[in-house]
Amino acid sequence: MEETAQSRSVRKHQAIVTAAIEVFMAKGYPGTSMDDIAKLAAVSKQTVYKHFTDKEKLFREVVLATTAQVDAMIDLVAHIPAEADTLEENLTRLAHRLLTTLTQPQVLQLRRLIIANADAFPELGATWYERGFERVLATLATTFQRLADRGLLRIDDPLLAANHFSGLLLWIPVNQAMFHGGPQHTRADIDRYAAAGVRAFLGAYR
Amino acid sequence: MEETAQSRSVRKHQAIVTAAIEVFMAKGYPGTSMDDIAKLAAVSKQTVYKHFTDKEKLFREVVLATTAQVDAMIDLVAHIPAEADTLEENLTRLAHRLLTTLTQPQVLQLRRLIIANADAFPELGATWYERGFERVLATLATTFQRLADRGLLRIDDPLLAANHFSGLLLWIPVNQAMFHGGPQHTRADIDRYAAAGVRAFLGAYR
DNA sequence: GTTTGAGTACTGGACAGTCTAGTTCTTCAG
DNA sequence: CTGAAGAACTAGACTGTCCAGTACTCAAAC
Repeated sequence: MEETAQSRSVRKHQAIVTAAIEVFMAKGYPGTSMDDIAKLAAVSKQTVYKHFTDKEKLFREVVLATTAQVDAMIDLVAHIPAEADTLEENLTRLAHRLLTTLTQPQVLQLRRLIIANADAFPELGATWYERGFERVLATLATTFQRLADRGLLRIDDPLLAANHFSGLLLWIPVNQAMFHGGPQHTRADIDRYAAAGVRAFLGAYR
Repeated sequence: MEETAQSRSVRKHQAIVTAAIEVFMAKGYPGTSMDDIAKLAAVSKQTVYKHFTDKEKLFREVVLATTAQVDAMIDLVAHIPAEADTLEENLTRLAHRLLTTLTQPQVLQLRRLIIANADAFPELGATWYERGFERVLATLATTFQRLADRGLLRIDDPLLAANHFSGLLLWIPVNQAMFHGGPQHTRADIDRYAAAGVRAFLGAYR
């Protein structure tokens, strides 16, 4: 019939992974039962255990798999068309993209999931921080370095500047989201955060 | 014997609260059993249930009780001896206090505990955010407003400025702490964060 | 002597992980 | 293309453990 490029086993594996992320994000690690995952994946519990030796391994694998999505975000902050007169506009656009991406409910939920279990899975938190967080910051830093080279910004420590940039933008909305279940930021909120953050950043670094 | 100003009942109550915070912070809400708490409080489980109808109620009460400690931090940011020539120095001192307080392991652990259970206890996260977070920011905002009135800072929106100030200072270390089990910030780190954050802030708001 | 709590056993439910018996998919030889 | 061997999968029962919450008995405090 259709071109099922993947074997049954691979398909099931995928189904389990997809279901597992969803349930873990919705109910947390302790709140999730293997039966839940099997049910949502439309797979028998036995199959889950065939693919993943136990719940911990499943969790680790599933969470680490999400770091792959960070690549997309890196592209987001890697390039910025930097003409002098439109610097503020360009930075605002960049800020907007960053904010929109990072305030998506999925992203926030994932963040909560990792933080909540950072005690039980320390290496998971550390790895995700490196592979997700620091990689984006490093890329943002090189972008700023490039702007500094052209004389558009005055920057000693580009990584610090990247940290300040994201701190100015994200501290408010991310904190709010961490503590509230999910208060939905409106587009207008994001506009304000982006504009205000960029204005402060330019005040400090131009 | 001694002047037990408090009845036995009150003492037990206190013992339970103290023990509960400790265990909850160490092992998280689901990881904590009522037996653990009773044992640490040197109290029978029955007594725990006499004072708190169930585990959820105990958790709520114990977490909300911690907001009282925020009062101390508010004093920290309420006053700043603002002479023009030492503004940077004073702000740096303020930043230092803020950083030192908020990067204490207990504070971070409490933060994690609340975030981790914000789904299960939404009103708890919201309340803690208001009573803890926003109150400090509001106080910081009025402090900045006062500085602006004296012409020492140029500020449209004092609350936004307070948010930016804390974002510049705390984004890096708090994030790091949230993801890593507890990486201990050295005094030198804190010095750097404070100095760099204040420099950026003054660039933006003076 | 009555209230309060300690100690401890118990109930009932949830859940990780295993086991079994039967079913479907895949593959590869003929 | 056919069909048998074997792998992967299903369904559901089962074990052992953990834990919230209750019940009951006995000692201490007031």
